Amino acid sequence: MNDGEGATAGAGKNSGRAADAGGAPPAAPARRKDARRNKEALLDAAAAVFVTSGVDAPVRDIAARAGVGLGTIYRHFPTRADLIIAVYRHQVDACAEAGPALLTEAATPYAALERWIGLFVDFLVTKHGLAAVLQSDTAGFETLHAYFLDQLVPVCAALLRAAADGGEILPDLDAYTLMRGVGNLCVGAESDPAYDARRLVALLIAGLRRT
Amino acid sequence: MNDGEGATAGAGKNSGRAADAGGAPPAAPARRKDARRNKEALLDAAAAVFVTSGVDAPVRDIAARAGVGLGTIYRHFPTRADLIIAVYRHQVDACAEAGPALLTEAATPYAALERWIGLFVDFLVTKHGLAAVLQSDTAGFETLHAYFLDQLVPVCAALLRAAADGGEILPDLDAYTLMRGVGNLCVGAESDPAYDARRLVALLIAGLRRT
DNA sequence: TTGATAAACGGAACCGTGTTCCGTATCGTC
DNA sequence: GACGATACGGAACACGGTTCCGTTTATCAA
Repeated sequence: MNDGEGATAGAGKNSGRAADAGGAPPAAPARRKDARRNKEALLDAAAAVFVTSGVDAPVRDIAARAGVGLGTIYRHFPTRADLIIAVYRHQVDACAEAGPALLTEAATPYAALERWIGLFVDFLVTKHGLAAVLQSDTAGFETLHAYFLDQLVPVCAALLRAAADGGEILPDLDAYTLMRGVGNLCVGAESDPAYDARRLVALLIAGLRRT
Repeated sequence: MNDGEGATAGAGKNSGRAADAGGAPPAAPARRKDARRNKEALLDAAAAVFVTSGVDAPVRDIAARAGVGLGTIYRHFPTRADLIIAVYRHQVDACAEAGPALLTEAATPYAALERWIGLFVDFLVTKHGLAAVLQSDTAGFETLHAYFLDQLVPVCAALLRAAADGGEILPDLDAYTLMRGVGNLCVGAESDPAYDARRLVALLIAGLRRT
């Protein structure tokens, strides 16, 4: 995943920095080996701890599992949201990429929407507490919120538009509201067997259908 | 601990609400005047603070606003959930009572269900953070969760059953799941103007409709 | 190889919150 | 007025997030 920090993953490790050809303005940081190793260890530890204790496990637990100090975790991931994003980034990206694919595969845009929402729900309900923390307006989680939204809302919007253009659904629901709603419906789904979030999401999508 | 007045702890199962008005229980604790005054002050203060800072405002803020110490607030309301319940009890009860009334007033059971859900949503979205805390599985909030559920799920179940018996809706959604879902959809509704929880709830209910 | 230097590290310390505990103040009664 | 029960206030503790800084270590130039 992103070892190159931030936007530009470029310039890798090997040293050809003499000429800086191609000019990446934010000069590659050339990070130390131990820093990279620790970041990797933290990602692994966080993923493991998230599974067992949920995404809001104590920071100290993650640091301990990774065998690093607290300073180190905060240096690599200034907020917990950054850590969560880093852990789940590829899954979110995969979900985003599945949207256009489904649109060409599925029988109709509505079917594509249904299946795509299904993917999103599957992702959320298997991550202890992720849905809850996604909606939390606690300071520091705007980043997480924003990342999910940036990645997924455009995809959802495209699916909605396609289905609306085909006359399959009501045209006036914005993707943002839908994504938040689906996310909200998933809160607590993993910890309460009596609560059937998938069913509700299905009903919600069914409610979209043009009658 | 709890006298006949604003009974707090426990999800008191005896639902007969009109009964406790006249029939004083034999063993009236005979609480001190200052205790009653402080409890009242705390309820007022809590209601005020909840409006401005949300239902998860710091306990100290509420105590300060009421002009009492921390010990006092914990003596009267062992958990925050007890305090929240005490503050909103009347509104929750009113909502519960509205169910049967709507069933007789409204044109059809489905219309009654729609309007009753509307009442519930109105209640939730006007209480900063209440929906969120309702779903929170943080220790100590089971009481709150349980109180809402005990009061509202039976009412909701009756409405669902009536609508299903009339053939208006699909018959196989349990009231618990629906209540949780609606509650979930309301999370964050009051703090994000771009998120239209009412719309989603309406879609959800629409999705219930037998096609 | 070695020394200098910046990068990175670890964890103690700090802060805000919930919760408990206990010495003190107050109420209600005799 | 005295006395016991009741209630009070807030210091102290627990816990988790976050910051800060003295120490360690990787890297590079000499």
